[in-house]
Amino acid sequence: MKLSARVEYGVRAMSVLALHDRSGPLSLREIARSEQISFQFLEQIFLDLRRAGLVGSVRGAKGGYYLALPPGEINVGDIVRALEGPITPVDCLAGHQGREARCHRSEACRTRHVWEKLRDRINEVLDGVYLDELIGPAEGRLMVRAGNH
Amino acid sequence: MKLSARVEYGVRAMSVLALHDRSGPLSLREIARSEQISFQFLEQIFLDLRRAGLVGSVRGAKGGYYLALPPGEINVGDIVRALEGPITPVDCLAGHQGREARCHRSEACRTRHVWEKLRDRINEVLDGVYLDELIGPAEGRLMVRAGNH
DNA sequence: CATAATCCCGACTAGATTGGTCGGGTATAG
DNA sequence: CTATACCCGACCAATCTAGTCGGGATTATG
Repeated sequence: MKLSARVEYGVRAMSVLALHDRSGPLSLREIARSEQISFQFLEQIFLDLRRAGLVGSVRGAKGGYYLALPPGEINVGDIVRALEGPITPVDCLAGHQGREARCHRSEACRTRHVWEKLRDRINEVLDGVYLDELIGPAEGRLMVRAGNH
Repeated sequence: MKLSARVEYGVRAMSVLALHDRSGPLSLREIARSEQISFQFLEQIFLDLRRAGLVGSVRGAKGGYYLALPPGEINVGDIVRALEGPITPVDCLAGHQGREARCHRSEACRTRHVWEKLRDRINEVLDGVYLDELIGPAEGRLMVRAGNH
């Protein structure tokens, strides 16, 4: 029940990008330095973030990355899914939306409900926190956007 | 963001134990067969479940395992923690209750709230489902015990 | 144009983790 | 005494993780 370092770094880096939103692209080398993350590892991470459409890039000198959407429109769930694929606590649930993957045993389905519920709550939390809430206002507490509790 | 096979097997096996509660110990070989789990792997899992006090064991012929508590007093969170240790989505949070582990960067703490919230929701879901809800009544839907939403 | 900065990307790797297996204990019912 | 069961440390192959490496393509600047 752990998130990878990829995700942790990804979210941190994205929050830096959010802080400097609308001030031109930020180079990975800068982000890596300020967040104490391996530059080359961060490169890999941003390739995935770009492919997922969460960031845009400018190549060449003075280039870098920028948020593809306003900070208020990117949430942590988006980042996690871009870096780790669909969020699902057990593979049994991974079947493509509706078709049960390979849950042959009726036995297994006794426990299926728990994992489904768990998956849904995890997604709710992650999808409920947006980059703009992450960065400010300073010392600000996290607000739940969708008011789901 | 995955649970291990250990946990999946553990919860399934425990639900079998709950089904046959108060009818003497059940041997691992039977459970392994009925749940299609490697017997020797299941042995390892049950050593941990016993050490955590969730099951008791009877050695020798006609021996086996039984629930150490009524099915209504063992929840999925107990099982997960017995088999995987404390539930925490990022290591940054793993510090022993109150002392922050090694969250030196003030940076990292921008994201800390999210992980804390996530950890808490995961624990809520897992701690909210008890073995007796898992096994019955047949086709019964999961009820939330603590009514937290 | 030359150069440096920067993104892009496939291949590689050391170490940890996972999901087991193996071999041999010890206890107990019959 | 023997079969059945739990107990337990050691081992193992495959996979995953967190990087590293080397080079290529693109662009601002001098």
